[in-house]
Amino acid sequence: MSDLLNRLRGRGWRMTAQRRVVAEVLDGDHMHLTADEVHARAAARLPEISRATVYNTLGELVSLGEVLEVSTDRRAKRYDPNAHRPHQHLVCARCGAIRDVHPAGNPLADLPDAERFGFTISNVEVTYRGICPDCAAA
Amino acid sequence: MSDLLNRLRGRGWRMTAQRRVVAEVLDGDHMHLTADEVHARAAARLPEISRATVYNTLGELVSLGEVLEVSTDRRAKRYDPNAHRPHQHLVCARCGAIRDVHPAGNPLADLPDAERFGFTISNVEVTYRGICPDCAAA
DNA sequence: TGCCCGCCTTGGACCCGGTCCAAGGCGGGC
DNA sequence: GCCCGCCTTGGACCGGGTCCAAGGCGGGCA
Repeated sequence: MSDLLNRLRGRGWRMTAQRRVVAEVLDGDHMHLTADEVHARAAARLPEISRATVYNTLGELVSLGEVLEVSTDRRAKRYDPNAHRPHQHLVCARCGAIRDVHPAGNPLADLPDAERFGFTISNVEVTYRGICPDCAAA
Repeated sequence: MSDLLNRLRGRGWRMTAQRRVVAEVLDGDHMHLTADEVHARAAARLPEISRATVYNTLGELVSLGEVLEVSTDRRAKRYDPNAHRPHQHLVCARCGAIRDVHPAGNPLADLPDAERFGFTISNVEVTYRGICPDCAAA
């Protein structure tokens, strides 16, 4: 039993085959899957699982803080199971590959008070865009 | 005649009533409008302008570098006429208000070589999220 | 000034990711 | 082992955006 499933159970999550499969798909080493990709992988193990359930479950995992929603493009949202170590994203502009990165310093510190306009800032997202080595070679 | 229209003409843009109106809407002090909002404002001056033309024109302005596409949420793209001074965005998580901000330093410099994975990085987008003073007061 | 080429505009169909809903299923506390 | 109420299902629906074929019109040229 994985840590993730234990944590969820500990939070009073009613365990069902569908939820287990979705959580296990994310808990694997697959990074930044779309909802449809999660659905496809889940369906490989539990063929009758519905799209709606995958969406519901992903939404719950996000609001429980176990998974992050990432929108690096305007296409499908992606789900990032690496929710427990703060990080940013590096995206290939050509093939869409995504890597987690860990910039030095705190980007919040770079925003002067005069540029905060009285906002209470709680979060900073940084997306680095460029060309990955594979696309550069091709 | 605005600078923007002059620049566009100088680049060989065929001038039409529709394009002029879209460019003028963006060139006003209205910031970060959605395509539909641009369409609404344009239609106030040129009632028969179509949605497709607004989308086409916005896309051209973006690829000419005169306007930036901003995706701070997963709803509609927004169009930012402030394309000539580099900046980032501060977004209210509650009401969606967007402000341009100018962080100190260069966020690219914060990404160590070891975290670049061989990518050729060309661009960094930073989105600060928080609560604006109006929403905090309410 | 007037013609004509070819770029521009139009409305409507279509696409895609995502959300919503009512009905039935089933987890798990007792 | 029962039963309550949460969970799942499939299909309709939504909203932003894109595509397309047909007709309009800008503007270079004579």
